[in-house]
Amino acid sequence: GKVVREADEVAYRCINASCPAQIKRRIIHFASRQAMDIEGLGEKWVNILVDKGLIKDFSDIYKLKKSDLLKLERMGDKSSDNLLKAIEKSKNRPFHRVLYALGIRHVGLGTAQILANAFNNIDELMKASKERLSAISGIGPIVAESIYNFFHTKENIELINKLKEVGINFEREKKEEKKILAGKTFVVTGTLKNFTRQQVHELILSLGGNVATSVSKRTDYLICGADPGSKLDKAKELGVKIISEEEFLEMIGKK
DNA sequence: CTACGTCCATCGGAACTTGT
DNA sequence: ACAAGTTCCGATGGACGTAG
Repeated sequence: GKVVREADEVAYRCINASCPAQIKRRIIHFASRQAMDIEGLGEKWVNILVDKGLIKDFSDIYKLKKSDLLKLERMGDKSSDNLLKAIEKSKNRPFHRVLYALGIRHVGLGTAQILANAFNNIDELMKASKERLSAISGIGPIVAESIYNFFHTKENIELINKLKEVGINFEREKKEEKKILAGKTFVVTGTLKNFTRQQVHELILSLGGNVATSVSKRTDYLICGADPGSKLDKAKELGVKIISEEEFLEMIGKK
């Protein structure tokens, strides 16, 4: 069916949580690159798998069998193997990506990162009060309420339990690397040679830096790859320091 | 008010299935 | 083995709403 835009939600959002269109949307988001990054599980396959009744919630993804997949049109030996491998790999994604994947309203990748830094595991997060949540820098009352409501809804609690059973990672990784980029804000544009965007973002975050998606006067560095877009122009205009991928690697001592 | 991030929309190019 | 037809990947830019 037609996808309803966010801006129209007040008038048109379907209130039935088990409406198939909503299930599909949630699963597509869950599997998407920035979230659990299950390669091969995009919009088309989600539609098919949900229509065939093979998937009803996130946890069903991890129960798919090769024999089920092979029955589907356009799903051959290679594709089904790739898909199952990709599903397996997604089980130990970093905590913040799992949080983002859950599809909590107002929790995008950035907010998920903040939450993952503030709590050691999902149980702590689930127990947090609205006040505790909104006290965290970067989280205001509206987002706090949304997070609180999500973790106090019966269906969501059951879903998280099922995800724990199939072996999804719900713990913060303990590694405390040297925060050599602390306080610095980066924006990445263009195509990089050695990394995907996602990898660079995670690298910066793990070194204590911040990642933004749009250039402003608070941006410290623009890492510029091949074929940059308008962000490069804006960085020049604002006098933001522009560095290449090589210069960035040198900066963090990886080269 | 200003800065910035967002369960987006959309596009070319890469990868895979299927019929010849 | 090859070409045609589909779907997915990786990225860009824009409109809107939230945080501070």
